[in-house]
Amino acid sequence: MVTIKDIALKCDLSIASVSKALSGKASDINPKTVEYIKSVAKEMGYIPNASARVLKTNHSYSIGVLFEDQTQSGIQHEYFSGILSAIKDGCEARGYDITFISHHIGSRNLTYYEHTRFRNCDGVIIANAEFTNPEISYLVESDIPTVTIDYVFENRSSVVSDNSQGMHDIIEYVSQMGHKRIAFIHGELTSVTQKRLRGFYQACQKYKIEIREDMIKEGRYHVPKDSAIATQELLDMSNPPTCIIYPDDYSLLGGMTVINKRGLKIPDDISVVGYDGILLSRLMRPEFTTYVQDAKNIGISAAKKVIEIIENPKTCKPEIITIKGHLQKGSTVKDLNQVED
Amino acid sequence: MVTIKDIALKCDLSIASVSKALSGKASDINPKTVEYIKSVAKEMGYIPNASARVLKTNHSYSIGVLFEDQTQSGIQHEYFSGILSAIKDGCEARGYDITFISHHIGSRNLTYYEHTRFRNCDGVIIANAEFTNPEISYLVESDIPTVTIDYVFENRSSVVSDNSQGMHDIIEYVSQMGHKRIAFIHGELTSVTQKRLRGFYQACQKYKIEIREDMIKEGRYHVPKDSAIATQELLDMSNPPTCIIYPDDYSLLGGMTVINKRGLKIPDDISVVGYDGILLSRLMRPEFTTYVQDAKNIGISAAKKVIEIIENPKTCKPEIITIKGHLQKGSTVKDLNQVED
DNA sequence: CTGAAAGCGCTAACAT
DNA sequence: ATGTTAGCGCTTTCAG
Repeated sequence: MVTIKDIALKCDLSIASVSKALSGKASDINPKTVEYIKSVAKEMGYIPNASARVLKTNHSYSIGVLFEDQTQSGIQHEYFSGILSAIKDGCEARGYDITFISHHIGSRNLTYYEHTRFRNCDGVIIANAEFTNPEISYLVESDIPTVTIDYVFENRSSVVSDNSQGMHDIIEYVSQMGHKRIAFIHGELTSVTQKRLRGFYQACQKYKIEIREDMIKEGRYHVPKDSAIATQELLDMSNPPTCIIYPDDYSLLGGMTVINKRGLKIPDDISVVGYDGILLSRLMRPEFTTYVQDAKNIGISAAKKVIEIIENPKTCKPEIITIKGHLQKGSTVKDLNQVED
Repeated sequence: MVTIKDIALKCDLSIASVSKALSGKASDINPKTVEYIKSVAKEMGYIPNASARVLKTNHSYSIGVLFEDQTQSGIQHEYFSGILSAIKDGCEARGYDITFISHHIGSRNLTYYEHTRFRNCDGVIIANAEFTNPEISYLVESDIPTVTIDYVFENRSSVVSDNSQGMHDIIEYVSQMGHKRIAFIHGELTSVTQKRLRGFYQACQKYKIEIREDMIKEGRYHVPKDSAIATQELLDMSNPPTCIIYPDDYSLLGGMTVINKRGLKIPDDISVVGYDGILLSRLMRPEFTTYVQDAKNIGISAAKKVIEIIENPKTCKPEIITIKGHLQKGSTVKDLNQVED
């Protein structure tokens, strides 16, 4: 391995000069010397050693990413893989690498905080985790810059998708289409779900839609089977809903199977709405009516924010960044207003 | 930050003893002393510093992962996110962290090799990259342990999905179902595609299926539009195929749209086959006939292999590990044998 | 069984 | 404009 020392030797200069020339802090050095050093370094195939640099500077240019594959919503979920991909791009563009943070390293058990420290990460993006785990709050409340995604901690920065607004827009649209009996299958009771429920209730109130508790059901996110069952129950009601809102596009697919099996047509016999706006939702016919979350923007924003905190720890204040999505109207909601004939 | 030195001070022992006690190499030290040191370390909240350790030992317990989001086949693709997720699990289980390797870090341009060296990665898994890029071959041919996925380099280890076998199994099945006019829309000409084409041709020969070059078309992987167009062309033929094989399940979806728009029914009017076996393929009705790639096993195997090379550089020989998938019969291929009525 | 000391590769005062 | 020097935190001979 070629080191700074080897270059100094070859150039007949001190390691200090070489270090300065190579690490940008060359204001001190004769520009010609700098050029010379750089050329020799290149010729010798010099590659700096991040570990040595970190040890000295306490700055690793490395961001930890917490992404625990829990239940069905891991990296495999398009929403999350979109976020991850954007985090990667956002960090790399600013000169930071990313490392996954887990709570064990082999057989040894490290907490998230310990792992982050161990690897000297400058900051952490908590993308997908069990936020109620005390380990997470410990990490977030530590002195390590953190940004959480889709979950807010007191006095800390986070990037969140506009879940409440999303539900609002869905209800608004469905209501405009003339629907009155709207069912809502929501995911397990996470904070995201709570926001969606709030959006749902508020919008129903606003648009004068009667809330029927027997039309509000729970099914785990990304478990199409759950939504299929809920759909059956809804269809079995004496006065079934005219529109069903699903926790996500995959779940909608689960409901769809049941609907089709009963010989019902979407949207003629029943309207359906998804959430997420994954690729699939645009490929299906009829195209899904769904709320498209802007995963890319969420990831980019999280990367940007955490680096902002790292680089301006004093001036950077905690902030909740809400990323807007948009309604994809698609064709799975029937317009009941026209059924006057 | 608590260091080994602080602990030594508190214990009134040397840093050497503390280091030994804490890093397992404690065979030297009095067991009671070891216990004592450990308890003090814990009490003080000691966290080792990976950078310092790496600097000294040249062993980072960190695996670089090359995952460039090219075209439509990035992390977002379920096949790749499945692999990534498994790599993560496989590495973490063995005590290694993973870091993404890119070719730039901020504005500075680093080659993959330089980046890997810079971060002191013990090895690299090349999961998704432009394999013809000389930077990749340089990395692979360097002294850094590497494992490539779905691409083979001379005298190096790799993990590959059984693409040739996959096509074989598809053709075998389709042929058994009585199909003679089989169209194949393949992806862009990568090495994976070449293997599939080989499997296709060989199986056709074996099962006495006439190969009609006008029924072999190209469409980019994961670009449903491409497959939609190819499907149109195929359906427009005077004597169209009875079965169309698509490059992947998403592309199949693209073809499906066209088929449905023409009022044709799957599988009654035309049979279709996908590839990958993503979640979606099991949720659709009719369920897709497709070849399921074992992404999980591929990722796990890659992790295992690269760590094997790292830990036994002498004894570990290059190896091509082929991971078997399996045919998901589904219901999108019609049995023509029964159409005797 | 324990400790002293050297040094991994680099940066950053502080000289010169 | 260049060099000297002191470490960052840790592991690892080698001595005691």
